[in-house]
Amino acid sequence: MALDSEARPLRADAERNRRRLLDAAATVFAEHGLDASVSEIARRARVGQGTVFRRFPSKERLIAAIIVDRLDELVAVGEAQLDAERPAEGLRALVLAGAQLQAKDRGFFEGIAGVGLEDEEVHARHHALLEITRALVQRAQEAGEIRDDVTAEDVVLLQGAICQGAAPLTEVDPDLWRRYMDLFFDALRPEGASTLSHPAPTPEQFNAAFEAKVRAAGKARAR
Amino acid sequence: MALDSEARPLRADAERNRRRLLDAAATVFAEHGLDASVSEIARRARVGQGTVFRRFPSKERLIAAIIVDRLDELVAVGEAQLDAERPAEGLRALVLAGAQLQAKDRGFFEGIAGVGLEDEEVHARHHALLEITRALVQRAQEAGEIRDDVTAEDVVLLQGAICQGAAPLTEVDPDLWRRYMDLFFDALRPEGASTLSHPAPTPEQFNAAFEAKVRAAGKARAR
DNA sequence: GCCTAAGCGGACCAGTTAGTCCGCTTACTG
DNA sequence: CAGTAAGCGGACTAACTGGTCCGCTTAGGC
Repeated sequence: MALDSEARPLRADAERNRRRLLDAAATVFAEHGLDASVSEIARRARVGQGTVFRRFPSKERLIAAIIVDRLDELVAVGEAQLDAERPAEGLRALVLAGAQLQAKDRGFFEGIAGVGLEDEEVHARHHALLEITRALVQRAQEAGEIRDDVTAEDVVLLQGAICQGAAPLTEVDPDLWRRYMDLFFDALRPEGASTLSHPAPTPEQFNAAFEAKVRAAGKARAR
Repeated sequence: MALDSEARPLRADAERNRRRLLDAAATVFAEHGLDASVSEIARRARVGQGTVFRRFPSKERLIAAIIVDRLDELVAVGEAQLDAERPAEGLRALVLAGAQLQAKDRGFFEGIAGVGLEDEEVHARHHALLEITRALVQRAQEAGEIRDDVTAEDVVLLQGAICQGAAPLTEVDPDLWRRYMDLFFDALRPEGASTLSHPAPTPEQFNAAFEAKVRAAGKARAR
Protein backbone atom coordinates (compact mmCIF):
# COMPACT_ATOMS: atom_id res chain seq x y z
CA MET A 1 0.00 0.00 0.00
CA ALA A 2 1.76 3.10 -1.20
CA LEU A 3 1.07 6.65 -0.08
CA ASP A 4 1.57 5.88 3.61
CA SER A 5 3.62 8.81 4.75
CA GLU A 6 3.19 8.26 8.48
CA ALA A 7 5.84 9.85 10.68
CA ARG A 8 7.84 7.16 12.45
CA PRO A 9 8.26 3.73 10.92
CA LEU A 10 6.90 0.67 12.65
CA ARG A 11 9.10 -1.54 14.72
CA ALA A 12 10.23 -4.61 12.79
CA ASP A 13 7.89 -7.03 14.57
CA ALA A 14 4.99 -4.65 14.16
CA GLU A 15 5.58 -4.32 10.46
CA ARG A 16 5.77 -8.10 10.13
CA ASN A 17 2.51 -8.51 11.97
CA ARG A 18 0.90 -5.86 9.84
CA ARG A 19 1.73 -7.79 6.70
CA ARG A 20 0.55 -11.05 8.20
CA LEU A 21 -2.69 -9.42 9.19
CA LEU A 22 -3.31 -8.04 5.72
CA ASP A 23 -2.61 -11.42 4.16
CA ALA A 24 -4.70 -13.34 6.63
CA ALA A 25 -7.55 -10.88 6.34
CA ALA A 26 -7.49 -11.02 2.56
CA THR A 27 -7.66 -14.80 2.67
CA VAL A 28 -10.40 -14.97 5.22
CA PHE A 29 -12.51 -12.30 3.54
CA ALA A 30 -12.06 -14.02 0.20
CA GLU A 31 -13.34 -17.24 1.70
CA HIS A 32 -16.15 -16.08 3.91
CA GLY A 33 -16.99 -12.60 2.72
CA LEU A 34 -16.80 -9.50 4.84
CA ASP A 35 -18.87 -11.03 7.62
CA ALA A 36 -15.84 -12.97 8.72
CA SER A 37 -15.02 -12.02 12.28
CA VAL A 38 -11.97 -10.12 13.38
CA SER A 39 -11.02 -12.80 15.87
CA GLU A 40 -10.96 -15.35 13.06
CA ILE A 41 -8.56 -13.12 11.18
CA ALA A 42 -6.40 -12.65 14.24
CA ARG A 43 -6.26 -16.39 14.80
CA ARG A 44 -5.33 -16.97 11.17
CA ALA A 45 -2.57 -14.40 11.39
CA ARG A 46 -1.38 -15.95 14.69
CA VAL A 47 -1.72 -12.65 16.40
CA GLY A 48 -3.73 -11.35 19.32
CA GLN A 49 -6.98 -9.56 18.65
CA GLY A 50 -5.56 -6.48 20.30
CA THR A 51 -2.88 -6.35 17.65
CA VAL A 52 -5.48 -6.13 14.92
CA PHE A 53 -7.08 -3.08 16.45
CA ARG A 54 -3.81 -1.43 17.32
CA ARG A 55 -2.75 -1.62 13.69
CA PHE A 56 -6.14 -0.87 12.13
CA PRO A 57 -8.46 1.28 14.22
CA SER A 58 -11.53 -0.57 13.04
CA LYS A 59 -12.51 -3.52 10.95
CA GLU A 60 -13.64 -1.12 8.30
CA ARG A 61 -10.22 0.41 7.98
CA LEU A 62 -8.64 -3.01 7.72
CA ILE A 63 -10.95 -3.78 4.85
CA ALA A 64 -10.16 -0.45 3.28
CA ALA A 65 -6.43 -1.17 3.46
CA ILE A 66 -6.92 -4.40 1.54
CA ILE A 67 -9.08 -2.75 -1.05
CA VAL A 68 -6.52 -0.03 -1.56
CA ASP A 69 -3.92 -2.70 -2.31
CA ARG A 70 -6.19 -4.29 -4.86
CA LEU A 71 -7.19 -1.07 -6.51
CA ASP A 72 -3.56 -0.08 -6.85
CA GLU A 73 -2.97 -3.27 -8.80
CA LEU A 74 -5.86 -2.46 -11.08
CA VAL A 75 -4.79 1.10 -11.64
CA ALA A 76 -1.38 -0.22 -12.68
CA VAL A 77 -2.98 -2.60 -15.16
CA GLY A 78 -5.09 0.20 -16.53
CA GLU A 79 -2.20 2.58 -16.94
CA ALA A 80 -0.28 -0.05 -18.81
CA GLN A 81 -3.15 -0.28 -21.28
CA LEU A 82 -3.46 3.43 -21.87
CA ASP A 83 -1.44 3.32 -25.03
CA ALA A 84 -2.49 -0.03 -26.37
CA GLU A 85 -2.72 0.06 -30.13
CA ARG A 86 -6.23 -1.39 -30.09
CA PRO A 87 -7.97 0.57 -27.29
CA ALA A 88 -10.88 -1.85 -27.07
CA GLU A 89 -8.43 -4.62 -26.31
CA GLY A 90 -6.85 -2.46 -23.64
CA LEU A 91 -10.23 -1.84 -22.11
CA ARG A 92 -10.95 -5.51 -22.24
CA ALA A 93 -7.70 -6.31 -20.48
CA LEU A 94 -8.53 -3.89 -17.69
CA VAL A 95 -12.04 -5.15 -17.22
CA LEU A 96 -10.76 -8.69 -17.31
CA ALA A 97 -8.22 -7.97 -14.60
CA GLY A 98 -10.88 -6.43 -12.44
CA ALA A 99 -13.19 -9.34 -12.94
CA GLN A 100 -10.47 -11.80 -12.12
CA LEU A 101 -9.83 -10.00 -8.88
CA GLN A 102 -13.46 -10.10 -7.96
CA ALA A 103 -13.86 -13.69 -8.95
CA LYS A 104 -11.02 -14.66 -6.68
CA ASP A 105 -12.05 -12.47 -3.84
CA ARG A 106 -15.56 -12.61 -2.67
CA GLY A 107 -15.12 -9.71 -0.31
CA PHE A 108 -13.73 -7.32 -2.87
CA PHE A 109 -16.86 -6.04 -4.49
CA GLU A 110 -18.83 -6.05 -1.27
CA GLY A 111 -16.05 -3.98 0.15
CA ILE A 112 -15.99 -1.33 -2.52
CA ALA A 113 -19.73 -1.04 -2.58
CA GLY A 114 -20.42 -1.07 1.10
CA VAL A 115 -17.52 -0.24 3.30
CA GLY A 116 -14.64 1.30 1.47
CA LEU A 117 -16.69 4.29 0.43
CA GLU A 118 -16.03 6.33 3.49
CA ASP A 119 -12.34 5.88 3.21
CA GLU A 120 -10.47 8.73 1.57
CA GLU A 121 -7.77 6.52 0.13
CA VAL A 122 -10.17 4.06 -1.39
CA HIS A 123 -12.14 6.85 -2.92
CA ALA A 124 -9.03 8.32 -4.53
CA ARG A 125 -8.07 5.00 -6.15
CA HIS A 126 -11.56 4.33 -7.27
CA HIS A 127 -11.69 7.70 -8.91
CA ALA A 128 -8.36 7.17 -10.63
CA LEU A 129 -9.57 3.87 -11.98
CA LEU A 130 -12.71 5.48 -13.30
CA GLU A 131 -10.71 8.11 -15.13
CA ILE A 132 -8.43 5.54 -16.71
CA THR A 133 -11.47 3.63 -17.80
CA ARG A 134 -12.92 6.79 -19.22
CA ALA A 135 -9.81 7.40 -21.30
CA LEU A 136 -9.87 3.85 -22.64
CA VAL A 137 -13.55 4.01 -23.46
CA GLN A 138 -13.11 7.27 -25.29
CA ARG A 139 -10.25 6.00 -27.41
CA ALA A 140 -12.07 2.83 -28.24
CA GLN A 141 -15.02 4.90 -29.32
CA GLU A 142 -12.88 7.21 -31.43
CA ALA A 143 -11.45 4.14 -33.09
CA GLY A 144 -14.99 2.97 -33.75
CA GLU A 145 -14.35 -0.21 -31.81
CA ILE A 146 -17.21 0.14 -29.36
CA ARG A 147 -20.56 1.85 -29.45
CA ASP A 148 -20.74 5.55 -28.68
CA ASP A 149 -23.50 5.50 -26.10
CA VAL A 150 -21.74 3.75 -23.24
CA THR A 151 -19.65 5.50 -20.64
CA ALA A 152 -16.89 4.62 -18.22
CA GLU A 153 -19.47 4.53 -15.45
CA ASP A 154 -21.42 1.94 -17.42
CA VAL A 155 -18.33 -0.18 -17.86
CA VAL A 156 -17.40 -0.05 -14.19
CA LEU A 157 -20.89 -0.93 -13.05
CA LEU A 158 -21.27 -3.72 -15.56
CA GLN A 159 -17.97 -5.27 -14.71
CA GLY A 160 -19.20 -5.56 -11.17
CA ALA A 161 -22.51 -6.87 -12.39
CA ILE A 162 -20.95 -9.68 -14.36
CA CYS A 163 -18.87 -10.88 -11.47
CA GLN A 164 -21.76 -10.81 -9.09
CA GLY A 165 -23.95 -12.57 -11.59
CA ALA A 166 -21.47 -15.40 -11.99
CA ALA A 167 -20.66 -15.49 -8.29
CA PRO A 168 -23.32 -18.00 -7.19
CA LEU A 169 -21.67 -20.60 -9.41
CA THR A 170 -18.12 -19.80 -8.39
CA GLU A 171 -17.60 -23.02 -6.52
CA VAL A 172 -18.83 -25.16 -9.33
CA ASP A 173 -17.44 -23.18 -12.27
CA PRO A 174 -14.99 -20.53 -11.13
CA ASP A 175 -14.38 -19.17 -14.61
CA LEU A 176 -17.96 -18.66 -15.66
CA TRP A 177 -17.54 -14.91 -15.56
CA ARG A 178 -15.40 -15.17 -18.70
CA ARG A 179 -18.45 -16.26 -20.62
CA TYR A 180 -20.41 -13.24 -19.54
CA MET A 181 -17.49 -10.99 -20.19
CA ASP A 182 -17.60 -12.11 -23.84
CA LEU A 183 -21.30 -11.47 -23.92
CA PHE A 184 -20.70 -8.05 -22.43
CA PHE A 185 -18.24 -7.10 -25.14
CA ASP A 186 -20.70 -8.33 -27.72
CA ALA A 187 -23.13 -5.83 -26.26
CA LEU A 188 -20.54 -3.11 -26.78
CA ARG A 189 -20.23 -3.74 -30.54
CA PRO A 190 -21.10 -0.61 -32.45
CA GLU A 191 -22.89 -2.41 -35.29
CA GLY A 192 -26.62 -2.71 -34.89
CA ALA A 193 -26.68 -1.23 -31.41
CA SER A 194 -30.21 -0.46 -30.29
CA THR A 195 -31.17 2.84 -28.73
CA LEU A 196 -30.86 2.63 -24.98
CA SER A 197 -34.05 3.58 -23.23
CA HIS A 198 -32.38 5.10 -20.20
CA PRO A 199 -29.51 7.58 -19.96
CA ALA A 200 -26.14 6.68 -18.49
CA PRO A 201 -25.50 7.70 -14.92
CA THR A 202 -23.74 11.04 -14.84
CA PRO A 203 -20.44 11.30 -13.02
CA GLU A 204 -22.32 13.37 -10.45
CA GLN A 205 -24.85 10.63 -9.89
CA PHE A 206 -22.09 8.09 -9.71
CA ASN A 207 -20.43 10.09 -6.99
CA ALA A 208 -23.68 10.93 -5.29
CA ALA A 209 -24.28 7.22 -4.84
CA PHE A 210 -21.11 7.15 -2.81
CA GLU A 211 -22.08 10.14 -0.76
CA ALA A 212 -25.47 8.67 -0.06
CA LYS A 213 -23.90 5.50 1.23
CA VAL A 214 -21.57 7.41 3.48
CA ARG A 215 -24.45 9.35 4.90
CA ALA A 216 -26.47 6.19 5.40
CA ALA A 217 -23.56 4.59 7.21
CA GLY A 218 -23.28 7.62 9.45
CA LYS A 219 -26.95 7.57 10.19
CA ALA A 220 -26.87 3.88 10.99
CA ARG A 221 -24.08 4.50 13.46
CA ALA A 222 -25.96 7.37 15.10
CA ARG A 223 -29.03 5.25 15.53
CA MET B 1 -48.73 -17.57 -0.71
CA ALA B 2 -50.60 -20.43 -2.30
CA LEU B 3 -50.01 -24.11 -1.61
CA ASP B 4 -50.54 -23.73 2.11
CA SER B 5 -52.73 -26.68 2.90
CA GLU B 6 -52.37 -26.53 6.66
CA ALA B 7 -55.14 -28.19 8.63
CA ARG B 8 -57.01 -25.63 10.70
CA PRO B 9 -57.24 -22.02 9.58
CA LEU B 10 -55.72 -19.26 11.68
CA ARG B 11 -57.80 -17.21 14.01
CA ALA B 12 -58.76 -13.84 12.53
CA ASP B 13 -56.27 -11.83 14.58
CA ALA B 14 -53.51 -14.29 13.86
CA GLU B 15 -54.13 -14.11 10.15
CA ARG B 16 -54.14 -10.34 10.31
CA ASN B 17 -50.84 -10.33 12.14
CA ARG B 18 -49.39 -12.76 9.68
CA ARG B 19 -50.13 -10.42 6.81
CA ARG B 20 -48.79 -7.45 8.71
CA LEU B 21 -45.63 -9.34 9.41
CA LEU B 22 -45.11 -10.30 5.80
CA ASP B 23 -45.67 -6.72 4.70
CA ALA B 24 -43.46 -5.23 7.36
CA ALA B 25 -40.74 -7.77 6.72
CA ALA B 26 -40.84 -7.13 2.98
CA THR B 27 -40.50 -3.41 3.58
CA VAL B 28 -37.72 -3.70 6.10
CA PHE B 29 -35.77 -6.22 4.05
CA ALA B 30 -36.16 -4.06 0.97
CA GLU B 31 -34.73 -1.12 2.85
CA HIS B 32 -31.95 -2.67 4.86
CA GLY B 33 -31.28 -5.99 3.21
CA LEU B 34 -31.60 -9.33 4.92
CA ASP B 35 -29.42 -8.26 7.83
CA ALA B 36 -32.36 -6.34 9.23
CA SER B 37 -33.19 -7.71 12.65
CA VAL B 38 -36.30 -9.61 13.56
CA SER B 39 -37.10 -7.22 16.37
CA GLU B 40 -37.05 -4.34 13.90
CA ILE B 41 -39.58 -6.20 11.80
CA ALA B 42 -41.74 -6.95 14.82
CA ARG B 43 -41.68 -3.31 15.82
CA ARG B 44 -42.62 -2.22 12.32
CA ALA B 45 -45.50 -4.67 12.26
CA ARG B 46 -46.57 -3.49 15.74
CA VAL B 47 -46.41 -6.99 17.04
CA GLY B 48 -44.40 -8.74 19.73
CA GLN B 49 -41.29 -10.58 18.76
CA GLY B 50 -42.81 -13.78 20.04
CA THR B 51 -45.51 -13.45 17.44
CA VAL B 52 -42.98 -13.45 14.66
CA PHE B 53 -41.51 -16.72 15.76
CA ARG B 54 -44.84 -18.33 16.47
CA ARG B 55 -45.92 -17.64 12.91
CA PHE B 56 -42.58 -18.35 11.22
CA PRO B 57 -40.35 -20.86 12.97
CA SER B 58 -37.21 -18.98 12.01
CA LYS B 59 -36.10 -15.83 10.30
CA GLU B 60 -35.07 -17.93 7.35
CA ARG B 61 -38.56 -19.28 6.90
CA LEU B 62 -40.00 -15.80 7.09
CA ILE B 63 -37.69 -14.75 4.29
CA ALA B 64 -38.60 -17.84 2.34
CA ALA B 65 -42.29 -17.03 2.65
CA ILE B 66 -41.72 -13.62 1.14
CA ILE B 67 -39.62 -14.99 -1.67
CA VAL B 68 -42.24 -17.58 -2.46
CA ASP B 69 -44.78 -14.78 -2.85
CA ARG B 70 -42.51 -12.94 -5.22
CA LEU B 71 -41.59 -15.98 -7.26
CA ASP B 72 -45.23 -16.86 -7.66
CA GLU B 73 -45.79 -13.47 -9.24
CA LEU B 74 -42.93 -14.04 -11.62
CA VAL B 75 -44.06 -17.49 -12.58
CA ALA B 76 -47.44 -16.03 -13.43
CA VAL B 77 -45.85 -13.38 -15.63
CA GLY B 78 -43.77 -16.02 -17.35
CA GLU B 79 -46.69 -18.31 -18.01
CA ALA B 80 -48.60 -15.45 -19.54
CA GLN B 81 -45.76 -14.95 -22.00
CA LEU B 82 -45.48 -18.57 -23.01
CA ASP B 83 -47.54 -18.07 -26.12
CA ALA B 84 -46.47 -14.59 -27.06
CA GLU B 85 -46.31 -14.23 -30.82
CA ARG B 86 -42.76 -12.82 -30.62
CA PRO B 87 -41.02 -15.09 -28.10
CA ALA B 88 -38.09 -12.74 -27.60
CA GLU B 89 -40.52 -10.07 -26.48
CA GLY B 90 -42.08 -12.53 -24.08
CA LEU B 91 -38.69 -13.35 -22.68
CA ARG B 92 -37.94 -9.69 -22.37
CA ALA B 93 -41.17 -9.10 -20.49
CA LEU B 94 -40.33 -11.85 -18.03
CA VAL B 95 -36.80 -10.67 -17.44
CA LEU B 96 -38.07 -7.14 -17.08
CA ALA B 97 -40.58 -8.17 -14.46
CA GLY B 98 -37.90 -10.01 -12.54
CA ALA B 99 -35.57 -7.06 -12.69
CA GLN B 100 -38.27 -4.71 -11.53
CA LEU B 101 -38.87 -6.88 -8.52
CA GLN B 102 -35.22 -6.94 -7.65
CA ALA B 103 -34.77 -3.25 -8.19
CA LYS B 104 -37.55 -2.56 -5.74
CA ASP B 105 -36.47 -5.10 -3.22
CA ARG B 106 -32.92 -5.20 -2.13
CA GLY B 107 -33.42 -8.34 -0.12
CA PHE B 108 -34.89 -10.36 -2.93
CA PHE B 109 -31.81 -11.46 -4.76
CA GLU B 110 -29.81 -11.94 -1.59
CA GLY B 111 -32.62 -14.10 -0.41
CA ILE B 112 -32.74 -16.37 -3.38
CA ALA B 113 -29.02 -16.71 -3.51
CA GLY B 114 -28.31 -17.18 0.14
CA VAL B 115 -31.18 -18.24 2.25
CA GLY B 116 -34.13 -19.47 0.29
CA LEU B 117 -32.18 -22.34 -1.18
CA GLU B 118 -32.84 -24.73 1.61
CA ASP B 119 -36.51 -24.18 1.45
CA GLU B 120 -38.42 -26.75 -0.50
CA GLU B 121 -41.09 -24.33 -1.63
CA VAL B 122 -38.65 -21.73 -2.86
CA HIS B 123 -36.72 -24.35 -4.73
CA ALA B 124 -39.85 -25.56 -6.49
CA ARG B 125 -40.76 -22.06 -7.68
CA HIS B 126 -37.27 -21.30 -8.73
CA HIS B 127 -37.17 -24.44 -10.77
CA ALA B 128 -40.51 -23.66 -12.36
CA LEU B 129 -39.28 -20.23 -13.32
CA LEU B 130 -36.17 -21.69 -14.85
CA GLU B 131 -38.20 -24.07 -16.98
CA ILE B 132 -40.48 -21.32 -18.21
CA THR B 133 -37.42 -19.30 -19.10
CA ARG B 134 -36.01 -22.28 -20.90
CA ALA B 135 -39.13 -22.61 -22.99
CA LEU B 136 -39.08 -18.93 -23.90
CA VAL B 137 -35.41 -19.01 -24.78
CA GLN B 138 -35.87 -22.02 -26.98
CA ARG B 139 -38.74 -20.49 -28.87
CA ALA B 140 -36.91 -17.24 -29.35
CA GLN B 141 -33.99 -19.17 -30.72
CA GLU B 142 -36.17 -21.21 -33.06
CA ALA B 143 -37.61 -17.95 -34.30
CA GLY B 144 -34.06 -16.71 -34.87
CA GLU B 145 -34.66 -13.79 -32.56
CA ILE B 146 -31.78 -14.44 -30.19
CA ARG B 147 -28.42 -16.14 -30.52
CA ASP B 148 -28.24 -19.90 -30.20
CA ASP B 149 -25.47 -20.18 -27.68
CA VAL B 150 -27.19 -18.77 -24.62
CA THR B 151 -29.27 -20.84 -22.22
CA ALA B 152 -32.00 -20.26 -19.70
CA GLU B 153 -29.39 -20.50 -16.96
CA ASP B 154 -27.46 -17.70 -18.59
CA VAL B 155 -30.54 -15.54 -18.75
CA VAL B 156 -31.43 -16.10 -15.12
CA LEU B 157 -27.93 -15.38 -13.91
CA LEU B 158 -27.56 -12.30 -16.07
CA GLN B 159 -30.85 -10.87 -15.01
CA GLY B 160 -29.58 -11.02 -11.46
CA ALA B 161 -26.28 -9.58 -12.56
CA ILE B 162 -27.85 -6.55 -14.15
CA CYS B 163 -29.90 -5.72 -11.11
CA GLN B 164 -26.98 -6.09 -8.79
CA GLY B 165 -24.84 -4.02 -11.08
CA ALA B 166 -27.32 -1.17 -11.10
CA ALA B 167 -28.07 -1.55 -7.40
CA PRO B 168 -25.41 0.82 -6.03
CA LEU B 169 -27.09 3.66 -7.88
CA THR B 170 -30.62 2.74 -6.93
CA GLU B 171 -31.13 5.69 -4.66
CA VAL B 172 -29.93 8.16 -7.20
CA ASP B 173 -31.36 6.57 -10.35
CA PRO B 174 -33.78 3.80 -9.52
CA ASP B 175 -34.43 2.88 -13.15
CA LEU B 176 -30.87 2.52 -14.28
CA TRP B 177 -31.29 -1.21 -14.63
CA ARG B 178 -33.45 -0.57 -17.69
CA ARG B 179 -30.43 0.76 -19.51
CA TYR B 180 -28.46 -2.37 -18.83
CA MET B 181 -31.38 -4.52 -19.73
CA ASP B 182 -31.30 -2.96 -23.20
CA LEU B 183 -27.61 -3.59 -23.40
CA PHE B 184 -28.20 -7.17 -22.35
CA PHE B 185 -30.69 -7.77 -25.10
CA ASP B 186 -28.26 -6.24 -27.56
CA ALA B 187 -25.82 -8.89 -26.44
CA LEU B 188 -28.42 -11.54 -27.25
CA ARG B 189 -28.77 -10.46 -30.91
CA PRO B 190 -27.93 -13.33 -33.20
CA GLU B 191 -26.16 -11.19 -35.82
CA GLY B 192 -22.43 -10.93 -35.41
CA ALA B 193 -22.34 -12.85 -32.15
CA SER B 194 -18.80 -13.75 -31.18
CA THR B 195 -17.84 -17.21 -30.03
CA LEU B 196 -18.10 -17.46 -26.27
CA SER B 197 -14.89 -18.62 -24.70
CA HIS B 198 -16.52 -20.50 -21.86
CA PRO B 199 -19.41 -22.98 -21.89
CA ALA B 200 -22.76 -22.27 -20.29
CA PRO B 201 -23.37 -23.73 -16.86
CA THR B 202 -25.13 -27.05 -17.19
CA PRO B 203 -28.44 -27.52 -15.38
CA GLU B 204 -26.53 -29.88 -13.12
CA GLN B 205 -23.98 -27.25 -12.23
CA PHE B 206 -26.73 -24.75 -11.74
CA ASN B 207 -28.36 -27.06 -9.26
CA ALA B 208 -25.11 -28.11 -7.70
CA ALA B 209 -24.49 -24.49 -6.81
CA PHE B 210 -27.67 -24.69 -4.78
CA GLU B 211 -26.73 -27.92 -3.10
CA ALA B 212 -23.31 -26.55 -2.23
CA LYS B 213 -24.87 -23.57 -0.55
CA VAL B 214 -27.20 -25.72 1.44
CA ARG B 215 -24.34 -27.85 2.62
CA ALA B 216 -22.32 -24.79 3.50
CA ALA B 217 -25.23 -23.42 5.48
CA GLY B 218 -25.52 -26.69 7.35
CA LYS B 219 -21.84 -26.75 8.07
CA ALA B 220 -21.92 -23.19 9.31
CA ARG B 221 -24.68 -24.11 11.72
CA ALA B 222 -22.81 -27.15 12.98
CA ARG B 223 -19.70 -25.08 13.63
C1' DG C 1 -72.47 -14.14 28.00
C1' DC C 2 -69.04 -17.89 29.23
C1' DC C 3 -65.34 -20.85 28.57
C1' DT C 4 -61.25 -22.20 26.67
C1' DA C 5 -57.90 -22.93 23.35
C1' DA C 6 -55.46 -20.01 20.42
C1' DG C 7 -52.88 -16.09 20.35
C1' DC C 8 -50.20 -12.43 22.33
C1' DG C 9 -46.21 -9.38 24.10
C1' DG C 10 -42.00 -8.66 25.69
C1' DA C 11 -38.64 -10.10 29.24
C1' DC C 12 -35.27 -13.20 28.84
C1' DC C 13 -31.37 -16.39 27.16
C1' DA C 14 -27.27 -17.92 24.84
C1' DG C 15 -24.18 -16.89 21.32
C1' DT C 16 -21.55 -13.76 18.57
C1' DT C 17 -19.29 -9.51 17.38
C1' DA C 18 -16.42 -5.21 17.18
C1' DG C 19 -13.68 -2.91 20.04
C1' DT C 20 -10.92 -1.87 24.90
C1' DC C 21 -7.60 -2.50 28.48
C1' DC C 22 -3.70 -3.68 30.96
C1' DG C 23 0.13 -6.39 32.74
C1' DC C 24 3.89 -8.63 30.42
C1' DT C 25 7.54 -8.90 26.60
C1' DT C 26 10.77 -7.33 23.28
C1' DA C 27 13.08 -4.51 19.72
C1' DC C 28 15.83 -0.78 19.36
C1' DT C 29 18.96 3.32 21.24
C1' DG C 30 22.82 5.08 23.40
C1' DC D 1 23.94 -4.28 27.92
C1' DA D 2 20.61 -1.67 30.21
C1' DG D 3 16.57 1.25 29.94
C1' DT D 4 12.37 2.13 27.87
C1' DA D 5 8.93 3.01 24.70
C1' DA D 6 6.66 0.33 21.44
C1' DG D 7 4.32 -3.69 20.89
C1' DC D 8 1.93 -7.79 22.36
C1' DG D 9 -1.89 -11.25 23.70
C1' DG D 10 -6.08 -12.36 25.14
C1' DA D 11 -9.51 -11.70 28.80
C1' DC D 12 -13.08 -8.57 29.03
C1' DT D 13 -17.12 -5.42 27.80
C1' DA D 14 -21.15 -3.69 25.68
C1' DA D 15 -24.24 -4.14 22.16
C1' DC D 16 -26.91 -6.84 19.42
C1' DT D 17 -28.72 -11.05 17.36
C1' DG D 18 -32.05 -15.07 16.59
C1' DG D 19 -34.87 -17.65 19.24
C1' DT D 20 -37.64 -19.28 23.79
C1' DC D 21 -40.91 -18.96 27.49
C1' DC D 22 -44.72 -17.97 30.13
C1' DG D 23 -48.39 -15.37 32.37
C1' DC D 24 -52.02 -12.58 30.47
C1' DT D 25 -55.69 -11.52 26.78
C1' DT D 26 -59.17 -12.44 23.48
C1' DA D 27 -61.70 -14.56 19.52
C1' DG D 28 -65.29 -17.20 18.62
C1' DG D 29 -68.11 -21.68 19.27
C1' DC D 30 -71.75 -22.90 22.14
